[in-house]
Amino acid sequence: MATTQPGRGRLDKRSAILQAAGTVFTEQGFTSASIDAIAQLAGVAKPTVYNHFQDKESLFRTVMREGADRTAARIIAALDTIDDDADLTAELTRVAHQVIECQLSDEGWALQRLLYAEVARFADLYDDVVSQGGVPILNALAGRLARLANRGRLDVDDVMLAAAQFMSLVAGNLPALSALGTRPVPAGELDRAVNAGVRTFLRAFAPART
Amino acid sequence: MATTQPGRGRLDKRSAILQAAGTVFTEQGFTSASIDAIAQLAGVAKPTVYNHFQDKESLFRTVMREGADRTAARIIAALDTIDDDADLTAELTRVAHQVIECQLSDEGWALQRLLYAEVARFADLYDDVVSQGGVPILNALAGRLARLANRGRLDVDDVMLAAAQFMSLVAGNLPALSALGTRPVPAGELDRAVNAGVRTFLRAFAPART
Amino acid sequence: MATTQPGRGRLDKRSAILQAAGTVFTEQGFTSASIDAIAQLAGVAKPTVYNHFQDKESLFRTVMREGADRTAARIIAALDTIDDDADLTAELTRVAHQVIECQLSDEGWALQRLLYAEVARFADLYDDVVSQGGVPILNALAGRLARLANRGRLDVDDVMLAAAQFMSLVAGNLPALSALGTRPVPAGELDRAVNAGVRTFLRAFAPART
Amino acid sequence: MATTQPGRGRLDKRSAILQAAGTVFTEQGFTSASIDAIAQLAGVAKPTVYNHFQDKESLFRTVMREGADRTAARIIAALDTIDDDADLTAELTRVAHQVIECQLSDEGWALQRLLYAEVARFADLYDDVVSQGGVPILNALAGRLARLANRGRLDVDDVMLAAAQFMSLVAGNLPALSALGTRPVPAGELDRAVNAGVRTFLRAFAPART
DNA sequence: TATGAATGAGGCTTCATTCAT
DNA sequence: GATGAATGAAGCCTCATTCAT
Repeated sequence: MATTQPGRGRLDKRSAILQAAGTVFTEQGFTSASIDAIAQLAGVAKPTVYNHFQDKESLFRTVMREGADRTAARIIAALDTIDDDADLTAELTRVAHQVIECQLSDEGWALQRLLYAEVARFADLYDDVVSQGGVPILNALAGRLARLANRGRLDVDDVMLAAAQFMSLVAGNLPALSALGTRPVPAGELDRAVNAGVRTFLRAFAPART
Repeated sequence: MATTQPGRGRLDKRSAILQAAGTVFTEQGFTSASIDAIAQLAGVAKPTVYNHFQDKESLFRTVMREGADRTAARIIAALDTIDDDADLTAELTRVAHQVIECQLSDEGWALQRLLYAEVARFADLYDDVVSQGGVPILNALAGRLARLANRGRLDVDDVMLAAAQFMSLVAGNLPALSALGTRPVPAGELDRAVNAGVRTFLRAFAPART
Repeated sequence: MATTQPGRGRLDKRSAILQAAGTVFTEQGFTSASIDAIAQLAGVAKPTVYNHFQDKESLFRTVMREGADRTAARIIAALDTIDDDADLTAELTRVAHQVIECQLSDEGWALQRLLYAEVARFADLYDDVVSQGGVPILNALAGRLARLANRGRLDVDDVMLAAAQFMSLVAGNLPALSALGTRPVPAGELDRAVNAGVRTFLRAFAPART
Repeated sequence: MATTQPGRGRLDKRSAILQAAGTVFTEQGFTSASIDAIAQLAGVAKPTVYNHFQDKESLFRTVMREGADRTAARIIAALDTIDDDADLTAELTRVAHQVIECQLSDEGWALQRLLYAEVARFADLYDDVVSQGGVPILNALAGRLARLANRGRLDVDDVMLAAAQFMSLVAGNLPALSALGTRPVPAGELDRAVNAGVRTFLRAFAPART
C-alpha cells in the first residue's frame, strides 16, 4: 500500500489489465493483439497478466463478457425510463435513441466487431455474450411493449417478436450508416432512420382507430 | 502444350489461390490465416502466391471483393424473379427466402464475419464491399418495390427506405437465430421469422383496403 | 533490328545488364542486390541475365573487373600528361589532382567499397582488380618518377616505393576527408591535403640544392 | 543462485551475443550474416538476441562501436610508450610496428572491411566509428609529435597533418601488402615498408643538421 | 504476487535459380 | 536468345508462454 500509487488497492492490477486488454483487442483484434502490448498499456509485466488470467483466450473471454454486461446494463436502464402514458411516437423515438447510443458507442461497436470476428474461433463465445447481453435486453423491451399492449396502446400479439422487429427497424440500418462503426453517423441521417423505423413500427402495430 | 502439369491449364493457379484463400481466411480470419496454408491448399508454392498478389492484404481484399460480387449477383438474380401480379404475401415471402438463403450460405456469413472483423484494420474495405454488394442489392429491391407501388399494390413513399426496412424485418433476426452463422437455423424458426417480417412489412405498407 | 530500339544492336543487352548491375551492386552491395532489381533496371527479363552470365557472382566479378579497367585507364591517361620540364611542385600537384579525381568519382569509391566488402567472400577478387587496376597505375607513376630522377629533378632510389609513397601522401587522407566517399570533400580541404602531400614528398625527395 | 545455467553468470549473454555477432558479421558481412547463426554461435535462442538488441542493425552498430573502442585503446596505449629521448628512427619504427599490428590484427581488418562495406547503408556509421577510433588515435599521435618538435627533434609545423602523413607513410601500403587483410604479410615486406615509411618521414621532417 | 529473461514455433516476405515456351 | 511463371530455401522478426527470482 505504501509502494504503489497512493490510494489504489494493490490488486486492481486485474482491472488495469482488463481495461488495457479491452483497448488492445478492440484496436487489433484477438490474434493481432499481443500480450506484450496489453501488459505495457496496463503498466504491468507480462507474467503478471498470466498470473491473473490463464490464457490469452481466457482474458479475451473475460473482456467480452464484462463488456456485454456493461452495455446491456446501460441499455436496460434506458428501457426502464419508458413512460407508459406519454406520447407513443415521441417516447419510442426517445428510447430508440438511447438504445442506439449504446450500440453506437465505441465500446458497443468494438464488442460487436470482436464478436463477429471471433465467434467462429471460440465455440461458445456467442452464447456467453448473448446470454449476458442480448437476451436481457430483448426481455426488458418485450416487457415494456407488453405493458403498452395491455393498456391498449399497441396492437401486438407476440411481444418478443415485436421487440425484435422494433430493434431491427430502428437499428437495422446502423451498420450501413456508420460503416460498422468506423465512421460517425451524420446526425440528420440517424434521426431520419430512427423516425422512419418508429413510424413503420407504429404503422404496423398501432391499434386501428375506431 | 500437351505436357503441362497433370492437373490444370496454366494460369488458373490464380483462381486456385483465390479459392484457397477464401477458405482459409474464412476459417481462421485475416491475421491467423497463413499464406503457407493458403498455398498448400491451392497446391502451389508459397512464392507463387506472391507472384499473383502483392500482399496478404491485397489477396484478402480480392477475396472479399469477388465474394461480394458473387453474393450480390445471386441475390439480385433472386429479386428479378418477383412477379408483380402474384399474391403479395406469397411473393415477398418467397423472395425473402431466396435472399436469406444467400446470406445464410457459408460464404455469405463468412464474408460478413470477415468484414466485421477487419473493417477497422483496412480503411476502405467496407466501401469496397458495400459498393460491390450492398448498394446494388438495395437498388434492385427498391426498384421492385417501386413497381409494386406504381401498381397500387404497396403504399410506399420512399422506396429505398422501405427496401432497407424490408431487409431489416425479414433478415434482422438472422444473426441471432444462427449465432452469426455458426449454427444451422431450425427450419421452423426461419419460416416463422420470415413470415412475421413479411406480415409486419405488409401491415405497415399494404394499401388501406377501400 | 526492326523490333528493338532503332540503332541498337540486339545484344548490347549484355552491356545494359552490366551497367545496371554496376549501379545496383554499388547501391546495395553484393548480397543485398537482387537480380530482379538489376534485370528491371536493365529492362530485361530475369532469365536473360542468366543467359549472359552464369551467376550472380560471375556478374559481380565482371562488373568489378571492367570497372577497374575503366578507372585505371583514366588514371594512367592522367599520368601520361606529366611534363618533365615544368615546375615540379605545380606539375605533381596537378597530376595528383587528376589521379584523385578518379578515386573521388562515384564509380571509384563504389568500386573500392565493393572490393573491401567482398574481398573476403571472393577469394581472388583482389588480385583480379589489382592486376587490372592498381599495378598498372603504380607502374606508370613509377615510370614518370624514374624519368624525373634521371633528369636529376628528384632524388629517388626505389621508384616503385616512391610511387607508392607519393600516392599515400597525396591520397592517404581521402578516406577520412570524404567519409569513404559518402560525403563531398570541401574543396579547400582537398587542396590543402594535396598540397601538403606534395610538399612533404618533395621535402623528402627533392635533390639537395648545392 | 547456485542453480543457474551450467555455464555462465546471468547477463553476459549480452557479451556472448556481441562476440558471436562480431565473428559472424566479420565472416559474412552485414547482409549475409544471419541472426540465426549469431544466436547459435552465442549459444542462445534467437529471440534472446532481440531481447538485448533492438535490431540487426543496432546489433551491428554496437559491434562496430565497441570494436573501434577496443582497437583505438590498444593503439593509443602503444603510442604512449614513445620515449622522447631514444633514437628517433628506432623509436618511430617501433611504434609504427605496434600501431600496424593493431591494424593488421584480424579484428582490425575485419572492422575496416565492414566499415567500407556498410558505410553507404548506415548513414552515420562512419562518424560513430571515427569519433570513437580514428580521431583519438590521431590526437594522441599528434601530441607525441608535438613533444618531439618542442624538443627540437622534429621540424614540424602542423602536427595533425604530420601525424596523418606519418600514418599514411607507414601504413598506406598495408592494404596492398595484405590484400586488404586477406593474406598474411611476409615479414620482410612489412619491415621494408615500415622502414621506408619512417625514413621518408624523417627525410621530410628531421631538423636540418647544423 | 510481480518480474526480467529466455525460448520454440511460426509468419510474411524475398531471393537466386530453373522450366517450358 | 528472351521471357513469364514457378519454386525451395532462407531471413528477420514477433509471439505466447514459462522459469527462476
